[in-house]
Formats: sequence, structure tokens, C-alpha cells
Amino acid sequence: MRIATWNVNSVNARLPKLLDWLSAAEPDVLCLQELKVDADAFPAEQVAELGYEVAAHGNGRWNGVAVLSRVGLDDVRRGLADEPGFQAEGAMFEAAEPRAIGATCGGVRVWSVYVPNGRDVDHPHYEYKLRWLSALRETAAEELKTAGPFAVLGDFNIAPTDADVWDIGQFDGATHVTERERAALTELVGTGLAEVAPRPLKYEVAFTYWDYRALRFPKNQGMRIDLVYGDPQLTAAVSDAYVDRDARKGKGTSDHAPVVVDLDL
DNA sequence: ATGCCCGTCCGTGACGGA
Repeated sequence: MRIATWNVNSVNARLPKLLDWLSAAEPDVLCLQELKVDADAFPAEQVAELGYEVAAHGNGRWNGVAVLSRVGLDDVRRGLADEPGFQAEGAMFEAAEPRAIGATCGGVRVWSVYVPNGRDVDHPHYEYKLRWLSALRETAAEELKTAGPFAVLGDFNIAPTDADVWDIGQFDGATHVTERERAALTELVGTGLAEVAPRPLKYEVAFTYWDYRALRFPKNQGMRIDLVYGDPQLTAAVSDAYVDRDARKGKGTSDHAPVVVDLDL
């Protein structure tokens, strides 16, 4: 079985690239993030022609996650238990955001997640990011009580180590590399998960994101922030894992590349 | 060549992304 995760930065803007990639890579399960579309406006017919069912969780302009599967799609769960929302400046209330969706596909339980960015360590969005990661840990811990295999895949907006950004000197005081964010990843792992380490197809580190600006991709000035965590049953079945950086080449691409995991399942 | 930001919205700039 092949499972994968990809932040597509608008599923409609990326639809031709998405369909091409599905046809070429033939994942059995694909977790998507940053749909930027209402769930009922997801281009389900187009992916259905390639044999995929879809469960989407989205509400318009921002965020949005989905699971695509050609090996069954059951027990869909939209949102985390006690998931926090974000209270924008001047807003009266917290607003829930579509950032997590879980589904069982071909016997594998997957969660597609889009962790809040954090924006700046002094911004309320950073505390929201940490609260959101706590909720993710709680939901993972709850679901791990039942039998695996189990995986959480997505855009974590955290570089696990200093080596996971092109130049740590450029990230002084920035989000994505702070102790508290990394501690949240360690706590997630503490529920009984391990990271599936992807191999780079080129260069030393398997970056998954390169900013559109400043020739970041040709210069390989990237970040490894799209991550896959699995329970022991899943990680024991991993036969290969890599970042498909070719998907970042050329015009009309997402700024993220897919992470692909092959399983003997 | 992998090449100098992109996507969205009652939208013609502002915001978010990281």
C-alpha cells in the first residue's frame, strides 16, 4: 500500500497537477491540506474518474483538509476532540477551522492534518498552534487505544531539527523551529508514534517546502515541515519513504512537495 | 535548467502563507 501527504495550496488551482500526480504516483491513500474550498465544492468527480473516493473538510478561503482513497474510506471523523478555534483580532468568538480529518482506508487509520502556522512567537496564533497540537495529541492517544495500523500525516509547520531548514541562522526568533513547537512533536510521539523518515531524492535533507520567492527551490533553500508519524504496526511495515521533489518543479505547482510512504500492507 | 510569489475574495488591494 502506498500512502502520501501533500499540501496543495488550493485544490482548484492545483487540480491539473493533482490529477497528473495521482495518475503517475498511484497512491492508494492521499492526505491533502490547504484545499481553500468548501467541502461540497471539492472536485470529487475528477478524482473519482481516477478511482478515488473523497472525504473533505473545508469551509472556503483558508485551510481545508481531505483524504482521498482507492482502497475504501470509512469511519470519517471531521475535526479533533476538543479542537480549539482561532479568535481573530477584533472578533467576538473563536472560529473553528477545518484542519484535521480522519478516515480508515484499507485497514489503515489515517489523519490528514494542517497545523496552524503560528505566524510569530508573540502572536496569539502561536499559542493557538500549541493548543491545537495538544488537541491532536489527545485525539491520537484516544484512537491509539484501538488496534493499528495508524498514521498522522500532514503539514505540521514545524521543522523537527535545525538540519530541517536550509539555514538555521535565518530563523532566529521565528516560528517553526522553537523549543515549544518541537516539544509538542515530542509529546505527540509520546502517545506511541514514531516519525517515518523520508529519503531525499536529491541533496542531503528531504525538504518538503520551498517559498515561491527568491529562487528558493532552485537554490534548494527549503524546509522539512510536512511529516508522517506512525504507530509501531505502521512503521514496521514501511518499505520506502521519500519526498517527491519533482512535483515542485516548473510553473503552476504548490509550494510544497508530496511525501510518499510505501507499506508492506 | 528546477529560475526571481501565489491564491483568494462582492476582489482591483489586503491578507495569509513560513
